[in-house]
Amino acid sequence: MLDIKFVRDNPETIQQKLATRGGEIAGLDELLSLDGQRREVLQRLEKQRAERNRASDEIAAAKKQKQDVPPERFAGLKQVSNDIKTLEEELKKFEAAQEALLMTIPNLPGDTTPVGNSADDNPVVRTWGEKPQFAFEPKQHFDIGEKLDILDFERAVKITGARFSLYKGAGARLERALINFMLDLHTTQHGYTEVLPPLMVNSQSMTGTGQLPKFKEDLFKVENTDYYLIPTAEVPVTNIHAGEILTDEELPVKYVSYTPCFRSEAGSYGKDTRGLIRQHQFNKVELVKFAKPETSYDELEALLLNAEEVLRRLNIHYRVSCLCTGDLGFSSAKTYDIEVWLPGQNLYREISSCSCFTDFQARRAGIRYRRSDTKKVEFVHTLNGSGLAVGRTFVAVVENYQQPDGSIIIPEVLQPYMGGLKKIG
RNA sequence: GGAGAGAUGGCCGAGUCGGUCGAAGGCGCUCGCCUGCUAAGCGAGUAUACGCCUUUAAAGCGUAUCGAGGGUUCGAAUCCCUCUCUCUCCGCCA
Repeated sequence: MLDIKFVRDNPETIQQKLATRGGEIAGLDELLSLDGQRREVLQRLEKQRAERNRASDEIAAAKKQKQDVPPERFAGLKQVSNDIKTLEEELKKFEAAQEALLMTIPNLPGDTTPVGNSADDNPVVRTWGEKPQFAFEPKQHFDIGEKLDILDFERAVKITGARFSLYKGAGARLERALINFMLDLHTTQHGYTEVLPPLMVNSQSMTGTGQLPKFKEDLFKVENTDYYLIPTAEVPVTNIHAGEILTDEELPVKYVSYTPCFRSEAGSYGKDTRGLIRQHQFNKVELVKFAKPETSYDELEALLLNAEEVLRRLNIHYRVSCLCTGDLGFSSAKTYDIEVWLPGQNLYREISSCSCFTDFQARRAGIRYRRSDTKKVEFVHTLNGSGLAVGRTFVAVVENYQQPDGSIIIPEVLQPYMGGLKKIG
């Protein structure tokens, strides 16, 4: 959510910045007009309230001295009270309308975010490693996995439906090994605190991080409750500090969290129908940071490197691109995508998305901190990134480490997590 | 699921028959004083948001907030209703 005061004072800056995101930037004029009307009503209301408070104090003082209050005094105040009630209702309408509109306006792109129209304009900022050479035609992960009987998609469909998967044997263990490897790396080497949050959250938390109200159709809702299945650990973990005032000594706060994630994938019918790439349920290790505004973009660079380290240690080739303004997510000011090389698909696929949300989520969720120098309370900046999407990492390991005989070599760093196993198949 | 108790400031905790209650008291914290040092002691301060004023900020003025929403009343932390959450006991359960 943008700061209404900033919008009020800098309408042309907002207009310009939002325009770089492309598409419609509806409602800015309406927003300003609502804001004006709201403040006008508010002033009238507060004047009446002040009047009532003054009179109330007089009456109290008189009663204390056992003096009588003339009845006509009350009659006039009754009218003031009625006016207050009317004005309160009016104010509430304007506030609700303004809030609703403000909730649908995306974050402003950061100053260093490249300007562009679509994913085609995303610059690649670096590449790590090299594409592995195969003396044979590399297969896709689902073919390898089914042949080795470590993935069973048919039975997953029977149990639940499309876009679910069943890992078996060494496959299940490999997924678990990846989770543990990532958690251990980020907690022991990168200073993150591990958290294991609820997998269902209420609508307030969903609103805090920006999934609601605009992206309801992407979520699974639990029937007859106010609860939603989380689409990413970002939601519960960012909301850990919702409504709190932190101290600046404790910043940056860094959490790492493994959770399953649930996404309806509405609108992606027919895309990635085979394999683990696009699932309704998938595992992810998520990195979340709360930072001071002046360090947040540096913290983004650090977080990105923390995520990259997973692939470096697995020795898998990848590249990093920076999302341009036209491709940027709703809540984000700046986002890097890590794209891993999948030889079976002969493509780079997104395996992590690392974003700085500036104060956009913090304002919605009410996450603040007190500066020790000025004693002032300010909104923190929130950041997060996958570190990494586990299912897609599984795909990357399987496709990059596949052998001519259909077996898979287990990357060295994972072997301790696999009970010393060096190869599947 | 059944029965009961409760929700007040960073924390603990008081609020009498509704009336200067943003809220006593304590702890914590900050600043100052005092003291060889430390501790103790003494003094002062210590919420957030919004609006107005203002070039900005500060100051100032005003308004709101005692779980949430609604009601009664000139006036509600205090009375009434609804909801949410927490705790205790019983049942069930991993």
